[in-house]
Amino acid sequence: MSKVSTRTYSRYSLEAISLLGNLIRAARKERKMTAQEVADRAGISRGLLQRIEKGDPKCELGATFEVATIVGVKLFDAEATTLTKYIRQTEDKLALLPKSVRKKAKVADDDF
Amino acid sequence: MSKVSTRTYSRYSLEAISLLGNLIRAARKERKMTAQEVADRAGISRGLLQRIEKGDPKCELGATFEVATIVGVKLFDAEATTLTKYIRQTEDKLALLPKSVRKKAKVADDDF
DNA sequence: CGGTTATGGTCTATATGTGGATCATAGTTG
DNA sequence: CAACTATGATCCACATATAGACCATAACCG
Repeated sequence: MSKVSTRTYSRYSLEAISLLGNLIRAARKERKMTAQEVADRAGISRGLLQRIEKGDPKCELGATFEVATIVGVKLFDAEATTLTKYIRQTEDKLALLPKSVRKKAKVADDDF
Repeated sequence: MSKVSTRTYSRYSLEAISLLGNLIRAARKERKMTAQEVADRAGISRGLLQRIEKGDPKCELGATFEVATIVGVKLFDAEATTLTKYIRQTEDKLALLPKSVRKKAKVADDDF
């Protein structure tokens, strides 16, 4: 019955998303772009842009990053080229780690 | 009919998302957590976590940030409290900007 | 090597995010 | 003050992301 969709988010996540939304809105206005204009460029609806700027967690990741890019909010404080470099590094790092994580035993070892 | 859903993403956005996914996977393995474990904590399915780590743009923003938080990937290199401060600052900044963006005329003034 | 587990992929029903239209209001400019 | 426009919010139909089960294989460990 309904499932009520109780997906929870940590405080940090919600604040990070909220901050991202605020940054986007601020950047958009600094660049004097209307919501409609940004939405068009991003290929999304104005309504969705509103939710993104508002900090709604239930938005598409791609749409959000796309909007951020359009208004000039750099996610990792890095240029695209730098990003590529980071990706390489991370991939290398991954190569060093074991391919799959192995659990010792079910000792219910939650770290508190 | 169909609409074919041709939503496009910029190269930068895709790379940023991809990087985020890689960072998450690297962090998860460094912490020796299984995919199932992280998924459970985040309240999502293992399949979704796989897509997130893979860099699929069509994921929920909240789910992605939540996972990132769980494995310790900080988006803004800041604690929650600091984030709150940033949010305040951004809001103040927004207060200074005009409430709505006004377009002079349709002169097609794209900044090149 | 043999047993065990993590991971990656596929498939389907269902929950839900999204687009688009609409209305109301605030904000801006002349 | 009087247009005009950007924004905010709501509603609905539809496209689609997600959960969950399943299978196959890789990876780990004794």
